[in-house]
Amino acid sequence: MGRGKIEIMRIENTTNRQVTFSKRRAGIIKKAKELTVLCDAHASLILFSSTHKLFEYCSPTTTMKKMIDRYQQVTGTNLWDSHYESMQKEFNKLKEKNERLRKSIRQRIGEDLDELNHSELCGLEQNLSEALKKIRLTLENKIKRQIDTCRKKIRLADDPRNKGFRELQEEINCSFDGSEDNYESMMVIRDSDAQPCPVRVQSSHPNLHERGYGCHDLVLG
Amino acid sequence: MGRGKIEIMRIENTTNRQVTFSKRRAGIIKKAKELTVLCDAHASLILFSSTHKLFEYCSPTTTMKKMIDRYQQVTGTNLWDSHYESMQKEFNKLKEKNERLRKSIRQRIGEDLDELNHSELCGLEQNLSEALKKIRLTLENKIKRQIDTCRKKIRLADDPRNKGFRELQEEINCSFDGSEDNYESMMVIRDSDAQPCPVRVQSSHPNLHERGYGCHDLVLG
DNA sequence: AACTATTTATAAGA
DNA sequence: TTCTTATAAATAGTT
Repeated sequence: MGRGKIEIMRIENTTNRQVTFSKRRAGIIKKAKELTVLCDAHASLILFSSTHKLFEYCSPTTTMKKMIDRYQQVTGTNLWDSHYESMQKEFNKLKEKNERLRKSIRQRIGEDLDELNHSELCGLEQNLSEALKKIRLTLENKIKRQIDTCRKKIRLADDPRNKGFRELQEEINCSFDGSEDNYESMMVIRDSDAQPCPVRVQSSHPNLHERGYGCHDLVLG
Repeated sequence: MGRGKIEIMRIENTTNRQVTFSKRRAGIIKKAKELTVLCDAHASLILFSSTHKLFEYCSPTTTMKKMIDRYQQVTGTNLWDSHYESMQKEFNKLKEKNERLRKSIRQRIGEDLDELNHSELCGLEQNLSEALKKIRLTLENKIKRQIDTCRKKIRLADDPRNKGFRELQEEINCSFDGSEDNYESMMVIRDSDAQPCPVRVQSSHPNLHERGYGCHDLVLG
């Protein structure tokens, strides 16, 4: 049906093939709809184009899942088992990975250290030292930036030409994230950098584990 | 197409309906075949007649199972049974937990720190400090024990009443886990404890990340 | 099942 | 892509 008869064989011209796919896809889906309505049947159609694009049709009176379930019942095949098995495998792999990650974190908070041999312990020690350096550097930079911002605001507020002094003051107090009691602890960090033994931050955070750095849920769930 | 035009609506006459189903079923399956061949596509078609009879077509280049698996992959829908569904949920939960653990580890090796606010950074800093203390303590204890064992063995070996001197010597050399080059680095750790700034272990471990303390596989797999 | 008048789908061209 | 249209194909009604 068309200007000329064609042989049913792969259309070599890509564009042509895609155009034909488009047209015939519309045609077959229309046919499926008509069959459904005319004959009170249920139909489901899955199509993948040569470009791996998915197209589907399913009778409005049912769903793809129902059709497939019913298909399984009638044919007696179980399409899920193998899929289920492979998923079980993936699941167990993920569980193992998860356990390794938890173990790593436990060791990084100083637990389960007896399981490590000497060189592993040394590695961990060095690794944490370096991390700590980075963290302290980040912390210091953050504080420096905030102090700079503070100074600017104070300078601005002190200028008699500026109004709204009180509002500015409040803004300054709020510009640190967290509550006010952080302010003092922040100032304990020294300005100097690149020294392995910085001043310890005062422990004003008794509930650190609730902020995500305690041994929260290190038990496999 | 036929002797007369028909409206697309349920055919009330049962015989007629079944005949039409037969004819159109053949037609649509033929169309599916042609689409498959002409356009290099994959098609699967499931039909249930109003009398609950199953008819199916699937491209010869694939199978119904493959088509359905692929369909699921692409749509991401859960066509599976409830057991499978709950497993999927668990799987996703585990994936999320996994990601959180990786994030935590990344932060514990000093990466992605910009995502933390001040108090979180402080918490992390303190947490790592404490972990480091524990690790150094463990390391020192380990070394002390090994040195004690060493001394005992040497004392024993020095005793002229004991034979097999050479064998004992060898045993002593092997009593440290890891290879010999660890021996020197172990000795660098100072004896004193409870001071936050211990002597740094000499970096004799350029391949630490291969021992599990680098940012190994922190990308979700 | 076959037949066939007609409708419908669509190949090629614009 | 979308439309047009000549022609092939599908099929409704009939036998």
